[in-house]
Amino acid sequence: MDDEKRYSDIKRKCFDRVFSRLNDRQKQAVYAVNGPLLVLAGAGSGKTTVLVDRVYNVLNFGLLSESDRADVPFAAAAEKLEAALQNGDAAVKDALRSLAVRPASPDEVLCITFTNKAADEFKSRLGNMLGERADGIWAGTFHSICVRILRRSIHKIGFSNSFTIYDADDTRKTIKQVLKDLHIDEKYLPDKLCAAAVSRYKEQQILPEEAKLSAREGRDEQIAEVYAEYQARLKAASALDFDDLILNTLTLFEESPETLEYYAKQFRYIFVDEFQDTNPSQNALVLALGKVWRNVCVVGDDDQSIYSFRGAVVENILSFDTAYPDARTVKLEQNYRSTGVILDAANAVISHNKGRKGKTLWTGGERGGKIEVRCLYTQTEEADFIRSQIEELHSGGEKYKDIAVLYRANALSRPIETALVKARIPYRVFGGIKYYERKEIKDIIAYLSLICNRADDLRLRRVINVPRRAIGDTTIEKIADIAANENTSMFSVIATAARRPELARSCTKLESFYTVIEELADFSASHTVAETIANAIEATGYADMLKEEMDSDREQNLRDFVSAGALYDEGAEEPNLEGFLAEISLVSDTDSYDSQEDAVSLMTVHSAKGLEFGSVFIPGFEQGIFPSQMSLDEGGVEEERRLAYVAVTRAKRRLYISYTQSRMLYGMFRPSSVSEFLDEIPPELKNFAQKTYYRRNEFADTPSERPVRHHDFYDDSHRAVEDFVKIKQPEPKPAPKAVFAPGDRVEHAIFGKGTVEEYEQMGGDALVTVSFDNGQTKKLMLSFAKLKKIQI
DNA sequence: TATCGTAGTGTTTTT
DNA sequence: CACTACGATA
Repeated sequence: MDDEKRYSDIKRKCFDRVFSRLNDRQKQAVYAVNGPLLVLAGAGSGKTTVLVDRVYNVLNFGLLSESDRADVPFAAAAEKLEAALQNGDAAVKDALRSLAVRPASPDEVLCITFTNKAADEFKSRLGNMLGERADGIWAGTFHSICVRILRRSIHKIGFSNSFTIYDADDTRKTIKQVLKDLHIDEKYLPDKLCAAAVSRYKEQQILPEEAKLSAREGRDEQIAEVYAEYQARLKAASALDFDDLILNTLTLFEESPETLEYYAKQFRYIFVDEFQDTNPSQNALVLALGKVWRNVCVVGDDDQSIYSFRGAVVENILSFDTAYPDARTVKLEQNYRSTGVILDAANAVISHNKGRKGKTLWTGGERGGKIEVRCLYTQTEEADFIRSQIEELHSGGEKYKDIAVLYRANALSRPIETALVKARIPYRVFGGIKYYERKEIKDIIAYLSLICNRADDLRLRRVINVPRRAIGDTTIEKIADIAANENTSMFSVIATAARRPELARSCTKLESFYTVIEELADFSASHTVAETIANAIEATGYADMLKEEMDSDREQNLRDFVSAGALYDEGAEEPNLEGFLAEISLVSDTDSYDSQEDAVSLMTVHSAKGLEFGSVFIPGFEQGIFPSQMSLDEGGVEEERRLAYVAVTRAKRRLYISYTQSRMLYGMFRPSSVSEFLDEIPPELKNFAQKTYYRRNEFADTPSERPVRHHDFYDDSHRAVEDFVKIKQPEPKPAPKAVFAPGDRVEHAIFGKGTVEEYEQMGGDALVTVSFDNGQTKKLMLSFAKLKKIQI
């Protein structure tokens, strides 16, 4: 008995040594490896560190955290550890490892994060501690994990394993079609509302039949009908929308218990981050996967639940101990991010919410300066205020990349962009139009999806006549009718067009489309993803079409798309076209957030979740904006308050809140009033100045000085880029990561070695033309292509 | 069948 | 204001 006690004490010491960077609460969470655990982690409480360390613990020390599991006699084990303690950290780790009963192997660990970026970051932090072993763990979003499972097994419930993923736009279009075919007036039942309702059902794991049964009022019945028909069409096309990825995984588990068994056995340890933003279906998935081992650790903060509009429910957190009565709870309340003033403000605001689990952040750090509050006349002045403060911060030594402007809605970014462009401050906007949502990219994606899945009528419709093949609406509808009658896909109708008298007139055109697709498919079977994309752009005639239209921006976009494919080929374990398509359909805005790039970040508060910045600006702190009008009308102010809480707690040192007296909305000026949330911050924390002491920018708005958005592979229209460059001329942009001159020898990860032919500045980026030794000449965006200079 | 023009419509937030 | 969708015309 004494030996056991001695061993357990010394083991504790060893653990404390290994995890010395943690505070007591954090240690609790890291050590409690077995059984269900709920971590209530406040903003900035170091929960990612806890998560990483916990996984590290599981992979190295295994069940050792249970004192009665050691294989070795207690006395011997204790001695071993004691000796190790004398010999430094590495020795302690080795000793603990040698005593581990059965540490988890990487593929037994499942980590579900909110974004793919978070998953990557998580893996790389783990990689620093574990090396390559970290690559083996399952880390990703709910959606990407489900895709991984479904790609392997969805055939068991009647879908093709090469299913297509529909994005919000595809979904909307399909719903529209359904409404039309069911003769439901869009005025009576708007497609948007319908799509939202369907999504709501799926988030709650309600299938069409059940929706029909529960429908009370007439409109609900029709929605249920649309839902059923929509699902039928998805199935016919072997397509899944975002919600289906979760829902069909659940269905798969229900209909094929052995599949669930397989995964539930595999995942000995499950971690879910941002648990407050999960919906009931996702919760069900976690519980299902955790049923064998019950080592489920969820991390969340009820105060940061900001996605209920997407079906997320805080109840998942609150009912975690109902699902697991033996669950332990650890609260992390010590904040390592923000100053005392900022935390006090955040606590003050959130305390106005009812029904919280109750949690108060505190810090041992410094108090910090007061929150700067400003009231401006117009949004232009507000933008100017932000601009002037950023300049001041920057000359005071703050890096641009440590500054963020966080707004309630994307529309608020415009005036700020304009001001920053004028002042030549580098910035980056997240959100708005995504790269993969651009027309030309979506068109090529449509061709690629058809290669994998011919049954996808929606994508077929998109490109059957792009570029022009003289196949018009009448022909397309004729094909659709035949397909509907014969219960088959439009593509198979086209394949047999020659035998159909009603299609005789367009037969040759259809045949040529058919051949295009089949040849693309043949090509893809024996080539890389990048080559397949390049081939698709050429062989479909898309490249010629753009050349004819002299649309060089789109041409460049497509070239970058090829590069994206090349990057995927290089990075993926088993690169294939389906994998590539799945990956790009699940990317989020902040996935492209690059903390290296020295630029001010502009994004919505939602996108800023999980990020932190030295200085934060929150413009538009007005009734009707933040909180939003919608929330005021429908009693959703508490969620807005949580959103405000999230916004405030992004700031480490400095916080600026501003509002205007008159704001442009719908192209009209409307008087505005200050947000009710501002009053909830105690006056002694605020430094309020009504008058504007900075100098107004002398130049008024001129149409040519439109803001330019920087996207990963893309600069807006050609014209805008020129304007941007012109404005920037006198004082060149943030230093590019590398500068090349014609004649330089460079190396590219995929294309190999080559010589720089041309180097052209484009905004904050540059276009480099390289003639590679393998004979190819490529135009590459500097920020995207990882070019290395080689010495001669 | 394709293109151009206009009228109507709509703004939270997003995997 | 900005975007989309649809209809009229060539």
